[in-house]
Amino acid sequence: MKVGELVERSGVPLPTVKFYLREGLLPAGEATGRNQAAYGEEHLRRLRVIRALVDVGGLPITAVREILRAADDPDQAGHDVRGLAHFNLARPTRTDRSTAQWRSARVDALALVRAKGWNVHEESVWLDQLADAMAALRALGHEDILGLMDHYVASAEQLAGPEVAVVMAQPDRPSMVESVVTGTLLGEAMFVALHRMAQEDASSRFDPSGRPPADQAGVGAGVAERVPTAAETPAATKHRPPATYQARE
Amino acid sequence: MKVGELVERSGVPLPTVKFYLREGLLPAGEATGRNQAAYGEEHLRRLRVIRALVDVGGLPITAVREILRAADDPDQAGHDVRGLAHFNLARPTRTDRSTAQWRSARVDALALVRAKGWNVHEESVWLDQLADAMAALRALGHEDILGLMDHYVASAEQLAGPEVAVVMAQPDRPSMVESVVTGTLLGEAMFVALHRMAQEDASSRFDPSGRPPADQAGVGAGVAERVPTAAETPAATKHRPPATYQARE
DNA sequence: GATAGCGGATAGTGTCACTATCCATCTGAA
DNA sequence: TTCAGATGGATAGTGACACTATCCGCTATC
Repeated sequence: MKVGELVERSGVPLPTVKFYLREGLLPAGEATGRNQAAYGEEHLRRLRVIRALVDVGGLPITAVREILRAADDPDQAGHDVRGLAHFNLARPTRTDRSTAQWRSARVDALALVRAKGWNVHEESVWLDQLADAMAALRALGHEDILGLMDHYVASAEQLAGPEVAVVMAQPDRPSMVESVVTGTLLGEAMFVALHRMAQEDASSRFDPSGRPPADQAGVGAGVAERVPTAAETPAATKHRPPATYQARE
Repeated sequence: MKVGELVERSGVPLPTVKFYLREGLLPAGEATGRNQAAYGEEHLRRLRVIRALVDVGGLPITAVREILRAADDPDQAGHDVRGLAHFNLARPTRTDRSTAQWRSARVDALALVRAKGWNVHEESVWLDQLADAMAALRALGHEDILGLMDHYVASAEQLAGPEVAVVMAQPDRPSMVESVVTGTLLGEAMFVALHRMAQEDASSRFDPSGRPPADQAGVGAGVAERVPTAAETPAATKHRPPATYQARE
């Protein structure tokens, strides 16, 4: 396959393919002459992986390079597959982590996962990112959302098991690395989309007469006592505007 | 409060504060002279909201401006609070949505939420983003992850109820808008961090000899087998309290 | 043997979120 | 009263990022 076909089948423009080759994201094709090279199906696949990670997952090019490097090296001893791939999924820090509030949140984050008994390294970047969010919520006085922490933990735990099972079912190490990354990133992308739609749905079902239904009131305390679902709410009005909340006074 | 104090208390550098003022993210202070203005606590809070949305949530400035505009306008008739705020949380499209594969994924995404009976607009950007992820997974042959869809749906549904309850408990409309955004964005940031730690934990518990331990298998098979959908599961089992998942060992 | 495609190299583009200066004016402590 | 330092307003510059555009000399192919 020559580059033109690669371009056509992948939908990635030629200058971009060249860019990926330059940046080492895409391995060079097999040289068949001074000016010609042949690409295989693996190049096409690699190109799709890159686009998925960049376009859907929002990863920076440098992170993609690191991840693909790891995936390419089948016997890179002494590293946890997941840790290696995962590390590169972290977003660069933009928050100020030197404040007392942040450190306090970080301590709480660690205590939280320790209480859950999770096997997580004390220095994990995810603990930092969890602390980022917790500190921000506290600074804004949104402890009410922190009160939902158990829900988030439960959901995260619920998803992780099956996901890891899928990854572990991969036949070889490169496939596992790719599976970790695509699974984590694209799985989360799906989750985020679903989550926001679920919110819109739950929002639209909220009783517009002014007060939340009794079962809703209890939600904050227990775990989501009950949100009536579409199946139970026949002919739910589509996208009802929350008239109740439009008028402030 | 003068700008110097605002800078000191918020930790945001002066040029950045000026930038936010220029961009209309931060309302001007009350003029007390030709060259002086006074800022209040609400400016400090606004600054914190901006930093949370930009730094932790990763939103572009333009989206923040739109959101804050909506939050500022207490009687903006005819708009769904959530829809309005939500819309601006969407990431700009980078994927090619003109392919047959994408359209097919988009159809499936719509069918999925329709089957759930969710009240979601047919044109929702979240359906598009869901289709992005689904199409990418399919193109990569990762149908195995799509097989976990029910888990993602269940988790999304589980979280949405309590979250909406928190939002609806806000006293006024601006607070609700802010709560929607910070709750969605920062809540998801927490979830992502927890999710990845949960994966590392589940990964570390995976029996290296090849098969998952018994309790892990239960998670992988039992839950994976079937996530009871909201519609078919009686209230009792739905939204099972997190207690179930806390004691792992 | 023309012409389209190829690889390799270099330079340019557009966006984004700041960041840096300059200037004239004003404040507040000495 | 004086004057260093802060302030508001305006304009321009920066650095990261992910491409995108050209140019060149060579080559495959019709």
